[in-house]
Amino acid sequence: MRPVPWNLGRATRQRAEIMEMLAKTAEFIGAQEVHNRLRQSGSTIGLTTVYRTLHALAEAGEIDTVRLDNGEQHYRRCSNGRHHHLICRHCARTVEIRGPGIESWAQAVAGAHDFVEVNHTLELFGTCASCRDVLDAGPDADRWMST
Amino acid sequence: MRPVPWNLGRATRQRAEIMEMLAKTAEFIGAQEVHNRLRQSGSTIGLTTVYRTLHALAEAGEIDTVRLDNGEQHYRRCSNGRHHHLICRHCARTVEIRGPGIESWAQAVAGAHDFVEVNHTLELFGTCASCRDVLDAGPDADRWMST
DNA sequence: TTTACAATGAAAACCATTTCCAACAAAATG
DNA sequence: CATTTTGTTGGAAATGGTTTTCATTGTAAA
Repeated sequence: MRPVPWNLGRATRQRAEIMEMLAKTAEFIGAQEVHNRLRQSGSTIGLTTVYRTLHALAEAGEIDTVRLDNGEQHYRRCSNGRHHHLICRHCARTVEIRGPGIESWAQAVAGAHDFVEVNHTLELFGTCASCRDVLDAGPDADRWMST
Repeated sequence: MRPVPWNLGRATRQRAEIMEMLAKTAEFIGAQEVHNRLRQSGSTIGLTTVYRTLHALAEAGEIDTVRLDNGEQHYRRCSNGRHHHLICRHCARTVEIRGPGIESWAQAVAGAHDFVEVNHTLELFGTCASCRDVLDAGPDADRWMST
């Protein structure tokens, strides 16, 4: 079996499947949906394993995460380097963007208030062009996702 | 009864209690804790009402909200004007900070990708000075809150 | 191999939040 | 003031994403 490309323990079929799924998915995706898609592809992977693996990958910094308004955690493989996301709140279409120099600003602000181990979250949410078209088409057309 | 200072329907005892609680609480606080504190003060308010009211206040822009890593939604009365927060991930101590000109940048980035109705979230998380001291004191001392 | 122990997964537990709905009370009306 | 209207309340039950439990399985080292 091909070794898993991240040092997170043993190489298993399930982890390879999840990596492959992430590799071919451009948008943010939730654990439940990863599980569904793998099952439909014939996998017998368990939901628990999907949750565990995605959580571990995120913790290791291998994938990005965003928390949607409804509380769901979504994941996405990310390119290297600092970046943020512009996410369509309807279809979850995602554009990876480079932020302005937030890092140094965050460090400075935190330091000024005696905070250490600083993280920051910066995400943009909006309505993408195609979703706007659908929405304009008529009311009651927005049944995709909670806002 | 003193009228509720926000146009969100009828003025009730419960809403006044919640407003008062928020008025004297400087830190971010969750719905459950608002409920607990009010009950300990002798109130008979229901948990459902607390959830409903906080949600409505947030929707109306009367209070700020942050989503913690564990999924809990916390609330805090906010000053007017654009600002962000520096939040201790252990004790939830909060410093209100003014961000750099994120708004215009967000608008520009979103526009460039044909997104409309743009929101953004920008929050800093860290460990405050006093929590760092406690943590340094010894392991197993960090039982406050999930990270 | 054999062994040690990490990983898996079905089911159950968790837990913040929401929904249901009958009782209640604020505001409007007569 | 009495009455009606209708938004509000709150206990219980439901929801739903995520985590825990634990017996079983599979990986990789010895």
